[in-house]
Amino acid sequence: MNLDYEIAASLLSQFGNITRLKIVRELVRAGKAGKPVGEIRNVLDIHNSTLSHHLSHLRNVGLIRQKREGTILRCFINYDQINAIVSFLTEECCVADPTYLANIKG
Amino acid sequence: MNLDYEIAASLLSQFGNITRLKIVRELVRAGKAGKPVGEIRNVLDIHNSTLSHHLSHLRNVGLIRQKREGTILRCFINYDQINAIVSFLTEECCVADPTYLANIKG
DNA sequence: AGTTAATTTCTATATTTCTGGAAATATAGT
DNA sequence: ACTATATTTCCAGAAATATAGAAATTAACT
Repeated sequence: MNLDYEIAASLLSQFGNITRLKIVRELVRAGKAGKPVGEIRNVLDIHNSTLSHHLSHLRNVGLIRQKREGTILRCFINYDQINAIVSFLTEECCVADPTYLANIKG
Repeated sequence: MNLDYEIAASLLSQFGNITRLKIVRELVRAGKAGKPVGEIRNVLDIHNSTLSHHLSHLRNVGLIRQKREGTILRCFINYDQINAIVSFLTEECCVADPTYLANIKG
């Protein structure tokens, strides 16, 4: 499940904003229970429209999922995407060239 | 070596740009040998000023280091910062709340 | 149908980021 | 001192991003 560089950059750019990073943290900590938009807003203390804007970013790159429950909208982190990013960094982008490794070994 | 959220976001934002992501890749692959600015420019095929701008970003957050060798400037990746980011994602930001984990364990 | 709560969409503005041309700087060789 | 190479800094325009107020939507309840 290797990420394309374009896709990886767009995923990583989501983490590059302090507000979205905190949203991700909240949703990871919420785990399978997820967290309604309103609760995230209360924790982060930002405007509805601003939060909604960030959530749609995260949704667009598949980092979160949402499920309507009556009037509230519950958000969940998508662990697959989190894992994909970590894998990209540790296995794809930030790994030394094998030929370089071979050189220093022998 | 835990990163503050602000610092983590500024580090991660560097990875959120396709050009900088490729610069990082080049420098990781270059390993200890590093790579001169000019060679990076040839590989990525971008203007000097644009590259210089990105390099100063990366330098500012400590993701790269540079060493002058006569007229050329050699760039090196700073593995510590790479590791710090991966650790932040895997141990700090994207880890479920221990109490949640305790709950699902029983 | 009317009301309330939750959330999004629309619109506008402010801010930041990206890019590249031109000029400046640094280093080395002649 | 002059020239060539490498790189940065300065400047400015274009594009993208962030923020929030107001209006619109959705769903539940009365």
